Amino acid sequence: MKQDIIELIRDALGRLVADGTLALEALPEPQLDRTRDPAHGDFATNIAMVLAKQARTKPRDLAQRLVEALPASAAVARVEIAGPGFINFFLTEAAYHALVPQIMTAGPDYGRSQVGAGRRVQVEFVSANPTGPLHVGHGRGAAYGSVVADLLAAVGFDVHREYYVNDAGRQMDILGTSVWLRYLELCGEELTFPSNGYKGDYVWDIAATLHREHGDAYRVAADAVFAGVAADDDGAGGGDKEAHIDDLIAAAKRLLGDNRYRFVFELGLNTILDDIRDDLAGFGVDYQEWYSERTLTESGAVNKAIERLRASGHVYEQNGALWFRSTDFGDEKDRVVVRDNGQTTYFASDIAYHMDKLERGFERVIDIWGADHHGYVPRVKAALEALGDDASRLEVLLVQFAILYRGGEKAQMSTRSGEFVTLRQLREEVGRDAARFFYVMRRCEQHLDFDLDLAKSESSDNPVYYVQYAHARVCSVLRQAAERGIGIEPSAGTSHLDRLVEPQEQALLRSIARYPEVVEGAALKAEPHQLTHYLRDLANELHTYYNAHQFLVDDAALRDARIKLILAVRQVLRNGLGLLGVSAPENM
RNA sequence: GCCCUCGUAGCUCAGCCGGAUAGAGCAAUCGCCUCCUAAGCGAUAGGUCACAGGUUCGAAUCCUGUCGAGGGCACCA
Repeated sequence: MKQDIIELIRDALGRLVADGTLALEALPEPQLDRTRDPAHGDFATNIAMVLAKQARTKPRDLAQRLVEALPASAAVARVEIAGPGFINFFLTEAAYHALVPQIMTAGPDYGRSQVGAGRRVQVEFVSANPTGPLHVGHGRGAAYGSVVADLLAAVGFDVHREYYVNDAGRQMDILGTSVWLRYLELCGEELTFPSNGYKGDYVWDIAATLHREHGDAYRVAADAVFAGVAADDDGAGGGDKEAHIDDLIAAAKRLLGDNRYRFVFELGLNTILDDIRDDLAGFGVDYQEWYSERTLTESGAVNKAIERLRASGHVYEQNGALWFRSTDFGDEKDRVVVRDNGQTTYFASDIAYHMDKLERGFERVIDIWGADHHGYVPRVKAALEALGDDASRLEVLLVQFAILYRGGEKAQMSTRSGEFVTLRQLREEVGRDAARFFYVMRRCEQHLDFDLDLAKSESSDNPVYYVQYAHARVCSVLRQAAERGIGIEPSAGTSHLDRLVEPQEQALLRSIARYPEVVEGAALKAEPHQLTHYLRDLANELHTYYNAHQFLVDDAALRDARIKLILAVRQVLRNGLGLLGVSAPENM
C-alpha cells in the first residue's frame, strides 16, 4: 500500500523532470510517512520541502506542481497540500476494504516480503562459553537474536543462524580441571577446591557421571595433584588464584596424560553443550550451524589469518609476543595475537573466525554480543580492515543486561558464587511465551527490567496475555458463530465490506494495512520491539472494537463483513506472534 | 583518566536516518457486564524531552560541552 503511493510520487517527480519544470541530477527516494493525525490523511510526504531549495521554488508551489503531476489512482481519494509544504494523501475506504481478502488469501505469508531477496546474511548469537548452563543474560541474546533472524528471513533474506562454540582455550581447561577435581573428591580424595574453579552444581553432576561410569580410572592422589602448585588466593592478599588454577591445569594434563585428560575435558564440554542445545531448542531457538573454535586452530585458519596480517605488515614482535597494530585502524591500543609462550590468543581465533565468515560469502554478518563486550568491536573491525576486507559488512549489535525483579526487588543472584538464575529456571517460572516476548519488548541497547510477577500474571497488565487474548477472543467469537449455526461466506465473498464504517473498524483496517511496514522496519533496523508494540496496539484496537460493537448481529451482510475483518485481524496477530516465537492460543 | 551505551509523565518505556499539537502501558481518580471470555473497554489528570550552547525554515531527534546512571579499558575467554 505504501509502496504504491511512493510509486505515484516517483512518477510525478519523473514528469516534472521530463518537462523541465524540475532540474535534478538524480531522483531522490521520496520519504513517505504514516501521519499521526487523521486530519492529515493516511500518508504524508515532505518531498516538496526537501527539494524546494535546489528547485529554487517555494515548498508549497513545488508541492502544487507535484500534486498536479500525480497519476490517477483508485486507491487515492484526494490529495492535500498542508502546513509548510507537506503533501497529504487520503486513501479510499475501498483500498482498505480490499485488504481483507488479500490478507485472507496470503494467510501466513501476509507481511512477508522480498526486500532482502538474494542477499545472504549470517546472524551469530548467544555463543556463550560451554562452561556452564545458560543464564538469563544469555536468554535475552537468544530471544533477540532468533527474532532478528526470523524477521530478516521474513523479508526475504537468506539467513544463516550460527553459534560460535568456544571449545578451546583456558576457560575450557578450567572447566575440565574443575570436573576432575570434583571427581577426585567423589573418589574420596580430600582437597581444597580452587577459588577460580567452576563451582556450580552441574560440575558435580558431570563429575558424578565420570565416577559412576569409570570408577577410579581417573583417580590420582590429591597430594600428587597439588604438589608444587602455586598457592591459591587466600582472600588476604596472599597467593595468586590465576597461577594456582594454571598449575592445576598443568598437573591434570601431566598426571592424566593426553588421552585421559582429553576424555575428561570432552565429557565436560559435551555434557554442557548438549544441555545448551536442549535449552535453546526448548526456547524455540534453532541454528543452522554450531561452529567450533577448535576447528579454526586445527584447520590452520588461525595461522593463516596471522600470516595474512604479517604479510600485509600489520604485526610486530615485542617482549616475545606478536602484536597486531590495531591502532592503525582506530583501536585504542595494539593487541597481542600470539603470546610469549607461543599460544595464540582468543582474539587471534576471532580474527580467523570473522575472516572465515566473510570468505563464506555472507553479504552481511551480524554479531550479537553482550554489551560488556563492546570494547571488542574496534579491534575486530580493525583486523578485518587490515586483512583488506570490508569491515562495514560486519554489524555488531550489543544487547544490554536483563535485570530480574520479583516483588519489586532485584531477583538476580551473584554469578560469582556459581549461583545464578538460569534460562531454564526462567522458562519454568514464566513460560516460553512470556520470556520471549518480555526479552524483545525493549530496544536491545536499553537495560531491561524484567518483571517476573508481571510476566506470570494473567491480566491485561501483562502484554503477552493481552495480545494472546485478542487472538483467543476472535477464535471464541467464531466458536460462538458455529454454535449458533451461523455460516461464514467464503473469503472470496467481499461484497459487504463496505459496511465497515465504524471508527473502530477503520482504525483496525489501517492497522492491519500497516503490518507489512512494521515487519520490514523491525527487520531492517533489527528492532523486534517495534513488532511487540505494534501487536499491543492492534490487540487494543480489537478489544476496543469488541467492547463497542456486537459482531454476531442479525444483519447477515454486516455480520459477514465484521467476521471477515476480525478474521483478518486474527491472521495478523497470529503472524506477528509467530515471528516472535510466541504461541497464538485458540482459547484462554 | 580514556572509550561505549543510556538520560522523555510518579514508575516502565515508545518516538531518535530532523517535520505539523511529544505518545503508550502501569500506578491515581471516575465510569462500563440482563450483551460474542470484565484475562476486556472508556474518560480525567500527569512533561522546562537531564542541562547549556550550536547547525536551520523547523531539533526530543543532528553536532559540541557539562552533569548523572550503567558498562568496558588483560600476553582472560
